[in-house]
Amino acid sequence: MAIRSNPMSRPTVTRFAPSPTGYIHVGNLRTALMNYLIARKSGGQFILRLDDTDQERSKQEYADGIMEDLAWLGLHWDRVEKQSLRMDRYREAADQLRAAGRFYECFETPVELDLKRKKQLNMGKPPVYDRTSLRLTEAERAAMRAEGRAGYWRFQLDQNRIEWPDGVLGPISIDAASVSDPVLIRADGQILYTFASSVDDIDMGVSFIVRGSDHVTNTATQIQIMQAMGGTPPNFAHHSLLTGPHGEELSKRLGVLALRDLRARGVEPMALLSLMARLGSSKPVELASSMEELIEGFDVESFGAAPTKFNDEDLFPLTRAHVQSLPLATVADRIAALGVPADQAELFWKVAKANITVLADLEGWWTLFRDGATPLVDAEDVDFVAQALTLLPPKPWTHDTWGQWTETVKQATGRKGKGLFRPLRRALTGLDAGPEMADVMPLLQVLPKV
RNA sequence: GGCCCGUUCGUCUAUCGGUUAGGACACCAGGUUUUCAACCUGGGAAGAGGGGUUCAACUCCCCUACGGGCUGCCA
Repeated sequence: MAIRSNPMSRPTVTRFAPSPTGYIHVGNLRTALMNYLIARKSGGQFILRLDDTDQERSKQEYADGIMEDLAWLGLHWDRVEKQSLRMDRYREAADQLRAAGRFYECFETPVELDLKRKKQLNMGKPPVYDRTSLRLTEAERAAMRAEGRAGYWRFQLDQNRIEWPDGVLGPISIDAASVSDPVLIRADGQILYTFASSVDDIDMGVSFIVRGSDHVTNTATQIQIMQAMGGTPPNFAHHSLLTGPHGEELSKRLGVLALRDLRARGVEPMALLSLMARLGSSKPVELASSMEELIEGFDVESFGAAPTKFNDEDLFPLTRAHVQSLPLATVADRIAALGVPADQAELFWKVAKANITVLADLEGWWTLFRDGATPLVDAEDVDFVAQALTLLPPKPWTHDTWGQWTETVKQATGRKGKGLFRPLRRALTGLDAGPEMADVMPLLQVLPKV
């Protein structure tokens, strides 16, 4: 099995298959983005598949939320599939596996299975299902059913080594004997993920699956399921899982790492995409200017297998860089909404963009210009600042006002350089660092409240 | 307990037996800007530990430690 991920090969069909049981977070996003980029790079298809076989936990609200988040990021799918609409197909596939003798009915209750596992562990044995039910005779099965026991169905694994060339992990080989025969249909009839996913990937022509390394063992069993159905397993790549900045489990922080929360914090899509498309790979993380650039520069095989530390703080330098690159037209509405006069919008954007991280920071700058700053004046500068303000010419202030004024103040006080500029900057803006003062002057609507 | 994967500067990583162990981000220091930011230049900074194999090991093998994942009638 060769990896068909390069642009010279045939179009690749990928899929992102979230369960609508929650919103997308950075971990999911990595999976979604990789699949998206691979499909686009090969001129193939990107399928959004809602794995909603769990009727209890799946909610439309989450399905909508997932689509909203993907759309926000510009990860457009070519088609949507819902597993809940394909139940007939799964039953059909189940019949096929039964006919092929790869499916067997089991009758242990969850409690019994749990007990069995504990026993095995106590005896130092791996907790692998012992296939007791496989050895049941037809009469015994009938007796179980007569007892009122509801059967559930397992897939009988071929107990040889399952191998595949993983796009990230390299050659993988797992002994099927070390894995329990997977349960594919529950006693209540619910089709389980492992099965539905295998059927779909074959039916939908998925040719490359990228997902988290938490699925490695699933892949082994799903390869056999797909083969048992007469399908050809796709290529696989299992990316490492994200951890927190200190290597701790990310799940503890997922509360603040949902896409919608990051959006609320002002993170820009391109910043998020740029980080996720490169973090953990050997390629440098750099702000991309377009999706095309991300597609062009993407390579799954450049990702390492080691767990990847993710720090959400890293999103903000990228967001700042992206925001600063935006043309006025893109933010004009937002600026107008703040109440910035149209004739000052251009200058305001020029001044503000170099001094913000997220667009929401714009408001603070306009408030400062409109209402005046709370000045910062050191004790030894009080007289100096007071004197300087008396020398400030009356409005209107222009770009040249700053130069003329500071020159006048310099003449009058003898101060120069840092000693001259810093106190005035602090008095007028209340800040140590900030925009070019010559540009600030025309924007200042009032003097500071000295 | 079993299975799979991993461990190189603070972070993401390059190196596919011979390198002054390279880059990116971050950091620090100079320079430049009459102020801030930006920018330019420079700098500090790494092979988990122990055994092998070899003329030579970050690289190959084994062991240990540590990290992650799986081991569900979840996905």
